[in-house]
Amino acid sequence: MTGTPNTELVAFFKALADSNRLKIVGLLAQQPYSVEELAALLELKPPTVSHHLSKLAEVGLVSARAEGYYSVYQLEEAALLKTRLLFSRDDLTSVAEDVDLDAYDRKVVNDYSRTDGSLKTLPAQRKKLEAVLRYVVKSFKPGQHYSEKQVNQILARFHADTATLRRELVGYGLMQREGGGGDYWRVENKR
Amino acid sequence: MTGTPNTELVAFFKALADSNRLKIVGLLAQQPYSVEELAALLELKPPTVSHHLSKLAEVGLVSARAEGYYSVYQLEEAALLKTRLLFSRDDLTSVAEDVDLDAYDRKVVNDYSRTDGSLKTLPAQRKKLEAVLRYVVKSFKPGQHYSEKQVNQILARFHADTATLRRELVGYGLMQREGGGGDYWRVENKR
DNA sequence: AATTCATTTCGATAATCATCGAATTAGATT
DNA sequence: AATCTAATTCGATGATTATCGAAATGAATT
Repeated sequence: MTGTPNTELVAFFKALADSNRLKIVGLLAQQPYSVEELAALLELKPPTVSHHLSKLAEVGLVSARAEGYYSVYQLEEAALLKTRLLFSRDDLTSVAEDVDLDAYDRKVVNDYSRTDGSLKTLPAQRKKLEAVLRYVVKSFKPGQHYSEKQVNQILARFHADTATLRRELVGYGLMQREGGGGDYWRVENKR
Repeated sequence: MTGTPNTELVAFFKALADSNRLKIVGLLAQQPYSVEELAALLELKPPTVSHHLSKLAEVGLVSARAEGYYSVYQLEEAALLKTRLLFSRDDLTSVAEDVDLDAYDRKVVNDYSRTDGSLKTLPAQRKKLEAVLRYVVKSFKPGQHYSEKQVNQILARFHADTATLRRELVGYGLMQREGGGGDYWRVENKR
């Protein structure tokens, strides 16, 4: 349910998603500058530069030190090094941690369900049929074995065509069957 | 004068500077998804997701392939690898290539100059004095040697206090002097 | 050919944000 | 203490953009 919110990462990219802020970073990569100097170099007014610098400082990309009348800003190497580590496939996965992966299935099932929980029809679209099957299979306990009769009894709650449902569940690898007679069980780690 | 415009880089960061687009990238890092699926997972409408995907596709982060009724989007590894190379100090410097580094000096000189080109006063602020001195020193030809008399003659165009100007030019390393009598010359590669 | 389904485009709206002038704050110099 | 300078905060404005409903497009199945 709750994962790492990506707000920090969004703020980081937002900070760099502006031409003038990128130029500031580029200039500070060469040497420190005061607000006044940056304003002149970028042809902006000091309040605008101050605003940009505060956004960059919020994400740790720059820092200020007082020097005479001026506050001189400098680039923070550390924040830059972090960005190098950002873009592996594993790290990206964590960006979507707080996404509810069952939302699609629920939406599809909801679209095809009557108020009593039974299915109006079986979806023709492959992806939607999969979603419905992932939902239906949750009615079987993992580890438990069922006879064909028991399987049909449970499936009948969803749709009269229990034969098709049963076949598709096996076809999509959500359930397995042993022997001609019966003995079905739910396959785990399938979503 | 003309450098690499940073528009492409800005577009790249803009593409990632949105929470929902980051989630899309995170989801596609796990497996490809259709627009409809992403819409359900993110609790957005398909037009919105389509809009986000087109922004990600513009910068090459995702690509689509047709599959039945759906167009299935997938993450582009190549674009991710490029980002790893982005953040060295040298590369950042190039981001500010098209910034006019003399703009600050010009502004300061302009603030302190009369219409005839002479200086109203010499700036008390160190940084501004430096800017004025960098401007003044341009009146001396690199490689040429000047007597103290010649130096004063040129400096008099800017301010009556030629002694101070001369001393500061040497003090800030913009000019050098050899021997007690005279022989001044402009130091190069100073800005 | 007709139909179905997902996606995209279009137009509108609300929210976010870059920019700047005016006023305020914070620091340093006298 | 008084003054000067640069930076910041505040409020307003114009531009950009995320979002969505409605309509159009396009691809695939019947």
